[in-house]
Amino acid sequence: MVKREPSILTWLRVSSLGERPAFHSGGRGFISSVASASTSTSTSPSPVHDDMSITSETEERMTSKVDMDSPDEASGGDLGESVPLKKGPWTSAEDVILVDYVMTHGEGNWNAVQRHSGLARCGKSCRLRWANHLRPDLKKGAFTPEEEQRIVELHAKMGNKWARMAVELPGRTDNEIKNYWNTRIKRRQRAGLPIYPPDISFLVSQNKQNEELGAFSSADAQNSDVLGINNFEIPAVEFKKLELNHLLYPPQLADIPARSLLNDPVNNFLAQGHRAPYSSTYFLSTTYPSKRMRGSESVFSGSNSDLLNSLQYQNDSSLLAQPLGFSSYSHNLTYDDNRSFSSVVPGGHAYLNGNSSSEPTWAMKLELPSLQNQTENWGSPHLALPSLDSVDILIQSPPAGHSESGSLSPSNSGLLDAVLHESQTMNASHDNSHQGNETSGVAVNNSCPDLKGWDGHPISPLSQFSASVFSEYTPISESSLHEFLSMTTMPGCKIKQEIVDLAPLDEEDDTSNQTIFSSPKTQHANNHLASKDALISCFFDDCAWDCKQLHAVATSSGQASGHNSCSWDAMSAV
DNA sequence: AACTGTCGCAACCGCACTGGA
DNA sequence: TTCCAGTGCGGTTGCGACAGT
Repeated sequence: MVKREPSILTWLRVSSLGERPAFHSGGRGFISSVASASTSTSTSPSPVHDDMSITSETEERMTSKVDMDSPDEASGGDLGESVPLKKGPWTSAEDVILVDYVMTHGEGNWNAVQRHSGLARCGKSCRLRWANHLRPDLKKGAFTPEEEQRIVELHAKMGNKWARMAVELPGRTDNEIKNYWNTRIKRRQRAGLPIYPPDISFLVSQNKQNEELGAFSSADAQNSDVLGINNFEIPAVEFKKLELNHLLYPPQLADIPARSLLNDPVNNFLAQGHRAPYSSTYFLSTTYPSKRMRGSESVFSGSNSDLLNSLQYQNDSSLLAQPLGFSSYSHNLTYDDNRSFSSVVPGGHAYLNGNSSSEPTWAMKLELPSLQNQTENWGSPHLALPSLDSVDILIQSPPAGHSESGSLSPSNSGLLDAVLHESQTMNASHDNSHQGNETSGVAVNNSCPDLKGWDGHPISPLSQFSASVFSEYTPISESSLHEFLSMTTMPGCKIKQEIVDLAPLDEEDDTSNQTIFSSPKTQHANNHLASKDALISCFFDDCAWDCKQLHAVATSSGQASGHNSCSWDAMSAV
């Protein structure tokens, strides 16, 4: 037995008996005491402290139940010992040994614990036990509301990066956060609630898209890294991969990398009140999501995180404004390599079936963006729009065709292709006269009497407008909304709206009366606005509802059109 | 009171990364 | 350059607690 530090052992002994025994799965008595050791020196025994016999007895029982693995079987086990390594719940005695070891030798070299202390635990287990339960700086107990909010924020930004999230939450462990999150989303899903608050839903959605486009190219990632946060220089290499004529048209379904919002220089730039850069800088923001992002690798730089943190939950939807380059590319990208574009189609098969569990898995399992989850209350407008059924197809089958030809057939896959096709159609129209007979989406009446707001409130005029605007110019899709967002300006940032279309813009007149959509219909749309700022403000106030409305519109249109017959439920399931 | 299903947490597992030999 | 031990991370599992019937 290693030398013991009497004070620690005394404290451990007392603490471990104060509540539930440490060996109890889920018990926190010992752990809580350990965690509070740094702040409390009280060693006064609790009324149940004389219950040591029970503890020991139970520990024996537990010990007898746990597996005893051979060192060879134990991951990270100390192969030099013949003592079978124990698995299962830790006992107080083991905790004491481990704490004592760490106090003596410090953290690290966990595989040496067994050698030095005789503890029949593998190094990994020791490390885990220490990190998750025995560390003195741990904060135990239920998460505070502030912490819960922080977790939501962090998850919106990071995805399942529990360790990184834990760094942001002092005293909390990654395992704790992970468990909390899994529990939380299960609860919310059961309750039919969105995983994220409405004001963060778009952020999540954007983040998802960014992550997905992040798989674009490792070269992009390298470029992005080189660029740094606020660097707007555009390496020529970025463009040699692109077909010029594909840069001018709206993004397609969910093909906008959220990283462009959350991790890109453009957004930082915007956040700093600068004018939006070239649309093409959009590409520069994408970083390749490594299989594992560790340590300093962060989707968000500190400044970005701070920015987001300061904006989230403040209903400051201006954050959601995309860089103007948002609309700057389409699926018709070409690559120097033969990488299938399907890999970057958000919601695509490749992504959805990917095993990159380390990445934010927005589309899978329990991490549905609320945007896709908030379907149950959506209205049922009687609007005819292109069906979203095709989305299902896209999700469930590798859109290999996209990667090959880049040509789009309006008949092959439904909405996304319809959007793409529309884009191409618009392209042709622009080439001809810049006039707007390009819209393939069915025009939508502004009034949607059946629709209710997020909380059942009647829709605002601008909500109707915003939805109708989408409907007028593109089939409704998530990307449409993003596109719309991209075409708004961040209040106070004096961002010139860079219109997808070729309508001339006065560079100086960038803060008012801007054309939101460049087609002639835009003028009609703008007639609904007293001012652009009003639009933005009201739009973002209602953005959450708009998602629902768009969803409803799309759903309705799918039924009306009879073209393609997948459902948004399928989308939600993604 | 007994049984059953669900929940939540601790621990484990497998994989990937890192750094030194 | 390769190998390997150590370490870290995220997903999964096991199991006790608890609520409902």
